[in-house]
Amino acid sequence: MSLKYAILGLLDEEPCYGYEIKHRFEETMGDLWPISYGQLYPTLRRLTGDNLVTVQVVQGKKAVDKRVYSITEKGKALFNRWLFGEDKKIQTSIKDEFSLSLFFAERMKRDELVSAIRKLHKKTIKRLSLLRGSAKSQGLDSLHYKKFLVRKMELMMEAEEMWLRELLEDLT
Amino acid sequence: MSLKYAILGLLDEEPCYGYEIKHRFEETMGDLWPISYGQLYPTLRRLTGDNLVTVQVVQGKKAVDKRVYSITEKGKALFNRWLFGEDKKIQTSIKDEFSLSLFFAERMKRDELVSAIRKLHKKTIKRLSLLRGSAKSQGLDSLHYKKFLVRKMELMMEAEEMWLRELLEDLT
DNA sequence: CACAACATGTAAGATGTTACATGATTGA
DNA sequence: TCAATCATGTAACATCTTACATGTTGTG
Repeated sequence: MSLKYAILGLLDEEPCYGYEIKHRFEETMGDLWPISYGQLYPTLRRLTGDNLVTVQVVQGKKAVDKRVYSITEKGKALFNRWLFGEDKKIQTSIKDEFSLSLFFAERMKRDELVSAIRKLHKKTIKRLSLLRGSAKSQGLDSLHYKKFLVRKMELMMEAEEMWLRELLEDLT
Repeated sequence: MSLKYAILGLLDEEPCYGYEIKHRFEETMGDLWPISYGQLYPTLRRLTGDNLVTVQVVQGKKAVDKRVYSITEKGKALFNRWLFGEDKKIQTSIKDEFSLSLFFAERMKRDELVSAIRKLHKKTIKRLSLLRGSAKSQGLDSLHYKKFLVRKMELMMEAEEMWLRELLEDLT
């Protein structure tokens, strides 16, 4: 599980509560890697049980309790073994509904297909421009590797957009 | 579950046994969407239980039994509802170990990072040339939408390669 | 004879989404 | 006052990978 390492890495910077972990991570990685609470909170529990992190319940401004997690020595050791460890894998598979439906597209009417593609294409262009806007507003200077993560998403979305454009050109 | 629709779609062309389903699908989709037997066979059982497909056990050449699956009317109806149905989603997230490790790359030594990237870059170039080779050898003519799936993989891998190249240029 | 390809599966666990459930605080 | 944001969680289910287990058939 990689989310585990995302959490450990963030806590290795400083103690955080769950909500904060999600937001710090997604600030940069949100487009590439969204985190749901349904996955986050159970994972934090498990990490606590495995003694990789500890919790401290803290009073919020008022009545709201926060569970602030800190990384343990065991957690640090595990994170470092992962970070400096064996070859990291890169994602290679692309499993999405639209691609699958294209596998069977000979059974669809051309105009239905074209209109579905047009819709997706518009959506992709919109997401791309949003991404470019938010990338600028993030204060990611040239010292930060994190800017490359935003750049990766941009390149991926550009490829997606180009692919949809090619499809449309070919079909019309 | 989308694998379900991949199976139903294939069986809607003609009856197949499990091994054959895997190979037919992966012939085109293998790079984008590999299927494991550990997922395939249980799924076929479930589809049978749901009366979306039927099985017939057939003697192979010799002692090897094949379980040949056929789609039912109920299965056809479900597949068509899916194929012609609501907006299909396109994959947007990219959750891989390497990208995550880049999130924490400030903690790594530059030369270690560079050598890790170089390794990945070489691997990517190799995969890309393999893909281009096999794309040619597949008899995918201009009538088949399936060629666009191969093209998509190519564009994705080109984007990946370009990204790694940018990273290397920036770091050296 | 060895190895690849053919053929089927199970078990365990990793990974992830969605819907539901609750309630306080802040700003327009 | 209404919506957004803050804050935590559970339950159900969907998806997928890896390792294990078994045996045959065809090819060099």
